[in-house]
Formats: sequence, C-alpha cells, structure tokens
Amino acid sequence: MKNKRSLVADQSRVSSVNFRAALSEIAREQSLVTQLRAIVLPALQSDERCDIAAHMLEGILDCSRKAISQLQLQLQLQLSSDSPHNDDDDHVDDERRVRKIVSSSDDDGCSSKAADENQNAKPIRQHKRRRFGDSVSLETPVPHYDGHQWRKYGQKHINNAKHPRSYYRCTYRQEEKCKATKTVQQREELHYANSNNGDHPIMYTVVYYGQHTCCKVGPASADDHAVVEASQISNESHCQSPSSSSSDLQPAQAGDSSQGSNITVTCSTSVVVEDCNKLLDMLPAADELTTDVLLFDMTAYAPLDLDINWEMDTNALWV
DNA sequence: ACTATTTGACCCGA
DNA sequence: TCGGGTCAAATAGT
Repeated sequence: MKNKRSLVADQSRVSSVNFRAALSEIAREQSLVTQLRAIVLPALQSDERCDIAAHMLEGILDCSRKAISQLQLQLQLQLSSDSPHNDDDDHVDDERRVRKIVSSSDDDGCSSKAADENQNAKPIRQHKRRRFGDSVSLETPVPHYDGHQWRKYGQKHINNAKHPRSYYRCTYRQEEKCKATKTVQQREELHYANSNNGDHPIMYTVVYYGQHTCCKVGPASADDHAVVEASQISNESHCQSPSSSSSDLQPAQAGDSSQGSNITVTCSTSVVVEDCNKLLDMLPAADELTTDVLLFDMTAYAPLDLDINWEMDTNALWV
C-alpha cells in the first residue's frame, strides 16, 4: 500500500501532465490564431472591419497568454510545493541586504568624519540580483513584439558571446511598480529551415524575469501607438542595419538595442510554439522547473512582421 | 526641456 | 576573483 507521500507525488505527476496537455492545446491555439491573423489582417487592410478583427484576434491571443501564464503559475506552485526547500528567496535576499547595510555602517570605527563622508558620499547601491527561477526564455526574430513597453537600462558584453546582452525593464516600473525585466541577446549565426532564400533571420534570445504588474499592454491602451522601424523587421534591412551580424558592433548599435529603443510600443505578443512537444519537453525539466522555452514559428510571423506596409497599417489601427 | 539610451562604475553571487 | 546584473551620470534625440 502506498504511503501518503507517494500518493501525493502521484497526484502531482498527474496534474502536471494535465497542465502540460492544456498548455499544449493553448499553444496550438495561439499558433493557429497568429497564422490566421497573418492571413486575415493584410486582406482587410482597406476594410474598416480590420480594426475590429485586429482587436478580436488580439483578444483571443491575450486570453491564451493569460491562460498560459495561469497554468504555468499553477505548475510552478505545484512543483515548488513539492520541493523541500520552498524558501522565500525575496525575504532571504532582503535580510542579506539589511545585514549588509548594517555591517557597512557599523564597521567604521571612526565616526564623525566617516559619518560626514557618508553624508557626502553617494548612497550605497543595493543591487538585488534576479532569481533565475522566474525566468521565461524564448527565441524570436522580433524580440520587442511582446506587448509591453520596455526601457533599456544596460548593456553588457557577455563572455564567449559574440553579441552583447541588453537589459530592459518595464517602462512603468516607477509609476506602477512593475518589476518585469528582460534581457535580449542576439544569437550566434544559425541557419533555419524556414528561412527564405537562405537569407535567415537574425534570431534573438529573450529572457523575461518577473511578472508584469502594470496593465499597459500594447494595443489595449488608447494612447499607445506602434512605431516599428523597418530595419527591425525586414530581412533585407537586417543586412543593411548596423545591428546585423557584425561582430565588432559599437555598443550603441549592438544587437537589437538601438533598434529596440525605437519601438514605442510593440505589437502584442504572439507566443507561437513551433512544436508543442518542444514546449512540453522544456516545461518540467528536472533542473529548470520554472523555465520554459517557447519557439517562435517563423512562418506565422512572416506575413505579419516582415511586411513593412503591415506595420504602417497597425500604426494607424491603434491610434 | 524632457525623455530615452549609452556606458563606465558599482555591487553581489558563484 | 570574475562574470554578469544594475545604477546613474553623461549624452543623444525630439
């Protein structure tokens, strides 16, 4: 007879499988809707219903996104509740910070002079390092098409990486205390089967950290508008763009960063999974339980994101 | 003038 | 000590 613990473990596995199945279906739905959008919207360009159709399709994708994030959250909660160390890392982190601050202010044996200096000195910067457990990574040719506004706050050259990594945080970090951040890094040259004429798109690895607590999402907000530089999205422009495959990029032009900064608002995200099984394979991976990798379907993107005219139309749409 | 980006310095975990 | 994430002053763009 099974003991209580193993029963719980069994139940956990079963619902984990259910979550994966649900995620699979939603991912498939997203893929289909995105492809449908790519067909329908260009066809309705001069039609007044285009606006409505765009919003409806966006609504569907938004529902899927929320469903996915809910499922992922549940899955994470379940998996973390199974794991023996379920510490509140934030709390631990904060404690460390407090200790650090206290010790740094205590250890100056000499006093008033030091105190004066402290007053004049720059405030102690406390960097709270992110936790990788919260990350979601994906690969995409359009790293800024995620429905949120981001502000770049840093760029670093990463060891053994050809391209620098750019760091973004939510534009509404201050107003809405949104703690979402992401990093964008151009991938090494890779050849993709889907590419046309052998002119493969530049792919970026985007890693998201934290949840958006702001509610300013792409097309949903009235004063948002989409401005997407052609060089960001067209294959030809990739060749002309300074951000192309050059290995000695100027920092200001490196990777996507300067391009990305020109995107006032990205189109709402399309989390398209090329192969649902890949997503599922990544989901409860033993050592990275909370990290998902979503692979973007280039064929679904192509008509939508690589078409400059379409970008202009979306601009008009969301004003 | 205001906002966004760049970039060197700082900080912290491994 | 090193690598990488963040800060914040300087700079660029509008």
